[in-house]
Amino acid sequence: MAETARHPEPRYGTRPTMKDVAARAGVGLKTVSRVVNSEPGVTPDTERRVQEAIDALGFRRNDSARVLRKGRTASIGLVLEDLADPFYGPLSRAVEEVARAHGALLINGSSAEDPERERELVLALCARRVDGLIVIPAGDDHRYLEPEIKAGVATVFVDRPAGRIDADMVLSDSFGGAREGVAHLVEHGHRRIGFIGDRPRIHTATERLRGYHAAMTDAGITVQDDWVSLGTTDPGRVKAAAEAMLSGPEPVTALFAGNNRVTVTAVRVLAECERRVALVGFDDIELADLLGITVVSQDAAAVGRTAAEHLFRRLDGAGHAPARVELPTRLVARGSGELPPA
Amino acid sequence: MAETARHPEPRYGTRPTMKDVAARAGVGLKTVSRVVNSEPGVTPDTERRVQEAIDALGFRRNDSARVLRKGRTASIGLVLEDLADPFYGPLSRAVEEVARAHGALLINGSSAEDPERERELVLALCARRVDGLIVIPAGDDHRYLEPEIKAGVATVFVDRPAGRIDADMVLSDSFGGAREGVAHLVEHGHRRIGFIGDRPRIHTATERLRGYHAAMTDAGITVQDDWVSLGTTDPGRVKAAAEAMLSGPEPVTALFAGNNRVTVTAVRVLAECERRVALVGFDDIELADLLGITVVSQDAAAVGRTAAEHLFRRLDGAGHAPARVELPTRLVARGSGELPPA
DNA sequence: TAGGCCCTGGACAACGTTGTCATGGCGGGA
DNA sequence: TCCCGCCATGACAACGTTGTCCAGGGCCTA
Repeated sequence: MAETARHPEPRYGTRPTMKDVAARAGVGLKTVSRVVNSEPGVTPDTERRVQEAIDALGFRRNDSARVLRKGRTASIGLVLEDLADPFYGPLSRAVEEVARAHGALLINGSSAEDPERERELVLALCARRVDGLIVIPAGDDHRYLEPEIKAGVATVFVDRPAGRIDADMVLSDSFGGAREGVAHLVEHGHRRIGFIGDRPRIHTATERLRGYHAAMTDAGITVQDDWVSLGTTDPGRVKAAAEAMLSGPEPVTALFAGNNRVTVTAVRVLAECERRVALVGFDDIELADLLGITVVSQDAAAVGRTAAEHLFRRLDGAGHAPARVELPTRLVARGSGELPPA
Repeated sequence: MAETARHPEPRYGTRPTMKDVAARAGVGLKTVSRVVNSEPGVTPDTERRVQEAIDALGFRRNDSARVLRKGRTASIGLVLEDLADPFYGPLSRAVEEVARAHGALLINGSSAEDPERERELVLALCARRVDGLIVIPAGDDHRYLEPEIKAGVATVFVDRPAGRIDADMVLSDSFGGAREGVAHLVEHGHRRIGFIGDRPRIHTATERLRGYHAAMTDAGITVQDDWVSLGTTDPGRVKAAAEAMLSGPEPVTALFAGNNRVTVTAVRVLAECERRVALVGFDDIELADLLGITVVSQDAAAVGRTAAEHLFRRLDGAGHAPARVELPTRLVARGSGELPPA
């Protein structure tokens, strides 16, 4: 700090400003601003002189200052669970594409499923004054966002509903999808069907479990406690859960996997199992067609696109009441879900 | 402002500033700044009053103004090809993780392999005054970045070298990896080996092709023109190319796939082929272990991490000469690459 | 008790841009 | 020829924050 004061000459890292351009071009500051922003009221000759000065100095407008003056940043924030998860890549890309169409940049961050980290990220984005936020909630209490939303930050929650706050949401039909997937197994003759899902704190996890229960009830099957496993999706736990369900005197004959990570591990476990066990997974997976894995597919890109379009509609205009959109899922039969009970 | 005085609650779309907080807490503006930034020199009592005002008003510091004053944005930009590509997800996440450790946010954008779009994105990021840039080049001329780098924007190029400019780079050993992969096929008795890669404009594509040629030459094999196909990686073209190589009087007995997208399509084509054709792919793929696909694997997360660490080292300090880092690849044998010639 | 020091707090300028408004020159219509 | 009005241009304030510097009060010391 004192260092900086004593050495006022860190030329390296200093960028030319409009003032510098103006001086070099021999015009006023505002004229440079006009040229940079393609505003009318500049003669071609003046414009040329200014443009030359810009090129010569390598001037680039400082958007921070611009934002300060104009109030909008032309950027939106996306907070998701993990960018490395193959479900979120396409979702993020879809959001980016919509943002681009609206001239906005995308800042994104991974919450790692940690509510505190989600909060930190979201607030950091608000401090940057993003115009809008798309959040895949990790926590279940988003009241901390109330002042932000009131202040005009458009916010859309995705994949899971917001906690204790009224806001736009774009969800997939987790309940219906799981119900359909489990019913599919029932149709193929299964009655002892296992469910392996994510932690119950996660909304989609409980919705899918609810769908499982509904389908079982529809079929008149009483679910046994040891057919259901909820918890982290790390391979170790999922493997243990699957193996437990597949052993014992009355093993399950089919598995329903609650998300893509669970499905992957389940496939690995089943590959080493001599019995032929049926499997339906929630979320599609690359190469699942080649492996013949039947899935309940949700279109990640469509979810992202829908959310982003919602966001910009809200940014552009009317302050209609918060809406809740639910996108359908699609059962894709590829073999693993059509195996008969062993 | 007089308005604000009459309505203690902030109006929709207007955010409270430090001035508002100061007024409400009955202190000076700078005192609020001190509290917000945890600077010393504020009595506990004053701090409490300020904090109360902050909470009551829902104040959030405006980082745009802060940036304007301080010069650093604590954000870095990542320009890659396509966030939806499973190779870039983990890379991006790794970059984010390093950025987070340095208190920086990540802005990323997809160039869609379009040089002009890459340029637009990069310059937009520079206008936002990101502290640093990580770029996976789409174009082959990056002289447009010269003024930016001179002005102090730390820049690291990843996966492919920068064009006509001297800068830091983090690459994978495409040449060596491809050479090793093709040699692996040779070792298993193949002589007629096909190569399907990306457009020659892309550096990694030509490097991998070079590795292929080197391995063939090492083995004393003369490559026939129709064994090599370079072009877009869309499934249609790759499928056609693979089918062409697999038909005719002297079909290839093995394929080397130039990247993950090509590998995926190749696997699909080979699955419908009655002959058993060997396959080695560049880049690992989820579930490749279950499908028994032999690959030359590059660690996307390691690439991202290395690049980001490089970036922050440069940001933090010494202006050493631009470095070029090359990360090794690893051959993972899983079956498809060990098939004998049919 | 006086002098000096430290500690808290605030006034003010500056960061780089844009919006507002004033100015001066020039052309056209009367 | 004169005046009006339009157009190009620039001076200036403001956006919200932080750095600098100064003021005033309390306390310690001589």
